[in-house]
Amino acid sequence: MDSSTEEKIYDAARRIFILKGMEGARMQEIADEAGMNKALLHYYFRSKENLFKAVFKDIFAKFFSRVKGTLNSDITAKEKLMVFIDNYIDLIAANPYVPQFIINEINRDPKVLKSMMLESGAEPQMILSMFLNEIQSNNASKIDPRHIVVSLLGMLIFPFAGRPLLQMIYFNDDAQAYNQFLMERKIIVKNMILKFIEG
Amino acid sequence: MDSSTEEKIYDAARRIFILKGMEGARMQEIADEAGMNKALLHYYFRSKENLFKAVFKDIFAKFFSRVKGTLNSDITAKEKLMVFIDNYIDLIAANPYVPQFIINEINRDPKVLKSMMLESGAEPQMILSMFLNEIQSNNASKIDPRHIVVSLLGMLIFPFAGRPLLQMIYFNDDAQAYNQFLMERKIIVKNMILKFIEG
DNA sequence: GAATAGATTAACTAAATGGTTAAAAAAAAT
DNA sequence: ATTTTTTTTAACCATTTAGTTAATCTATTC
Repeated sequence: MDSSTEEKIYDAARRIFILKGMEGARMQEIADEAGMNKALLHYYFRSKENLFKAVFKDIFAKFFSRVKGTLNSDITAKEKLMVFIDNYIDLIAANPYVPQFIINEINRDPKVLKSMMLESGAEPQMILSMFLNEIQSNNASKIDPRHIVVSLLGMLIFPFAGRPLLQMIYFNDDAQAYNQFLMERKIIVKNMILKFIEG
Repeated sequence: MDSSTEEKIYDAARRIFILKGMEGARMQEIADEAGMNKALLHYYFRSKENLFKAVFKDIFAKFFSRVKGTLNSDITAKEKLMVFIDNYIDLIAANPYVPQFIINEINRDPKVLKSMMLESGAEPQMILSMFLNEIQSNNASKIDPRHIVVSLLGMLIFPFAGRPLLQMIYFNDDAQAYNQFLMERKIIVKNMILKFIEG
């Protein structure tokens, strides 16, 4: 790999921070992961806090604005929601530690979240609930879309965050079987949400 | 409070560990919280690891075997499930940081989980899925009960774990409104699960 | 090709942290 | 009352950790 030193540091920090969190990560470990002297991390990023913020901002933005991508197509709102569920499970499967990492760091220091919301403009978060509102528009018994969003995200994220627990209890610690289970969830979650929205 | 020194340490450790996790917690902080000298923690519990295990074991057992309580009554399986949902939301509301704490610690060191499962006997975890199996028994299109368990737990836990995020985005940081939202979820989650089980 | 600026390293510092110890204080036993 | 045991404390120790520094190495400029 011929990426620049700064990129190497950034990538190494990303891996370590996601795995161990801001407090659990060690600057020396990041330096080792990047294959260089620890002083270089400070040379390029000045402090651990700085390095962490740079990494966290990107990770958060990527995971949070994922909805946008599915928006720009000619399918119906309901179909868009189905595509979103498929894509989001794939996204988490490719980054299984990220959602828990985000939740932990926001709980640890909610101030970071505030500044990020302001920077990115406060709208993108509302997209999903607007979606659901549109789908429900012809329905008589409208449910607060926030309940649906929270239920949906819970159903998507929990099987990844609780994996060690669930895999041991319900799958006899068979990782292969659990992976299959995770992919099955695409259909399950879509069914559940549809049934609930359409009454 | 006239509880013994050992109890004071235990209670203080419980509070701090839940809030900061095993690695984030400081022995000095626990000593301060308990109002005594740090050396006493070692006098009574020998090491941080020991103290943590004592605390974690109890917390885990309490949260995990909560199902048993709702079992011993004369209502139908479906009704029992509804009672479970109500009780579990109340339990988490009274201990909002606990589920995330458990998930984090199990991810950090899955070995602890294994030893605990063996100690407590491996059955209690299966109860909930047996429940669901019974409810579905008269239904044509049976769904793997594990999918329902995971969906249910995700819907119950996520609104608490993701609170800072969700409250800010969807509730304009109004804690009061979010508390109401959490209690509304009792009805919402029950409805969702019922609709899904009954087809 | 010497001078200059930027990149990299090894060695160091100061603060924090889990754990220890020896002595003092309190309680129990004689 | 005095000894003995248990509980509690202040001071200390060894290790870890984020961050610094001065020196070296490397590339660029003149």
